[in-house]
Amino acid sequence: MELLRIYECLCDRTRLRLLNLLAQGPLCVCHFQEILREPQVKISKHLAYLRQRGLVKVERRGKWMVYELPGKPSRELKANLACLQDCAQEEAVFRRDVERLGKLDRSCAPVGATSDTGQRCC
Amino acid sequence: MELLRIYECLCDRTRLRLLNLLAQGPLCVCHFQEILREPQVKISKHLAYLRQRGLVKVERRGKWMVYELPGKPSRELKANLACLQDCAQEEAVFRRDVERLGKLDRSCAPVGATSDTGQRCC
DNA sequence: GAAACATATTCCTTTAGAGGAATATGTAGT
DNA sequence: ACTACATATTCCTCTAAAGGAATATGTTTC
Repeated sequence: MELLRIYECLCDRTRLRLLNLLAQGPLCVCHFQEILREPQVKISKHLAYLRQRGLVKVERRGKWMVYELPGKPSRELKANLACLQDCAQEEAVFRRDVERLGKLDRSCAPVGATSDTGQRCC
Repeated sequence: MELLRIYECLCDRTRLRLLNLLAQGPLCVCHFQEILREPQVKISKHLAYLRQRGLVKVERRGKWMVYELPGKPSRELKANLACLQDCAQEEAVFRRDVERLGKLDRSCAPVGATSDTGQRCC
């Protein structure tokens, strides 16, 4: 993978937040929405951008699309993701996102349903 | 320094080449031109871009402007520059630039003058 | 001080991409 | 089949920034 392509993916705040979260493990779009508190179209488009450039993979699980980092990233990608994770610690936005991720119950229940009726999606 | 600002600087090929060269030491614009073989305005503008965002410093030396990396870069910048230097090794453009840098006699002589009449600028 | 040189800046055109509203697609449940 | 849900895609508008020609600025040399 070309180095420039990687940096192009990293030069937007929303994408940095998405990647920072994905470093913790696979996640579906509805959870990204919940954590970032950004409109669905915005999240969906940035994920598409990352997908087209090979920074993330998707897998459908029922109604949900679960995104994750590639299994065997190139040397460049691995290095940069590690660097990002290291640096992101220093900024509040990223720390808060990870905190919210921790509090999430990780089920994709319909709104209003009790949490044990929801199916796990990721 | 904000992480996003760093990545914004890294998402252009010309700027990556400039930074990769600066990792080897200070350099003046005329040498960048010689190595990158890109028009003066292009190089000058990208250096201005980097300067405005604090990724490089400038110092005038006679007619020449000598650019260099900041003396004490932030943690984020240091990490990313190290990462860049590591990754750049894998791509031909960057290796070639460094090669050309090595062959340079590092004097800023007027065209046509013998090399020992030229003054050192960086 | 005029000319040559090194570099920066201004002005322009063009393009990538960000953001959002509306709509389309695919899936599950009834 | 109809509905609700999760996500993607298609429009659109707007802005940052890339690239280059021409010009301006600052420096040295004669």
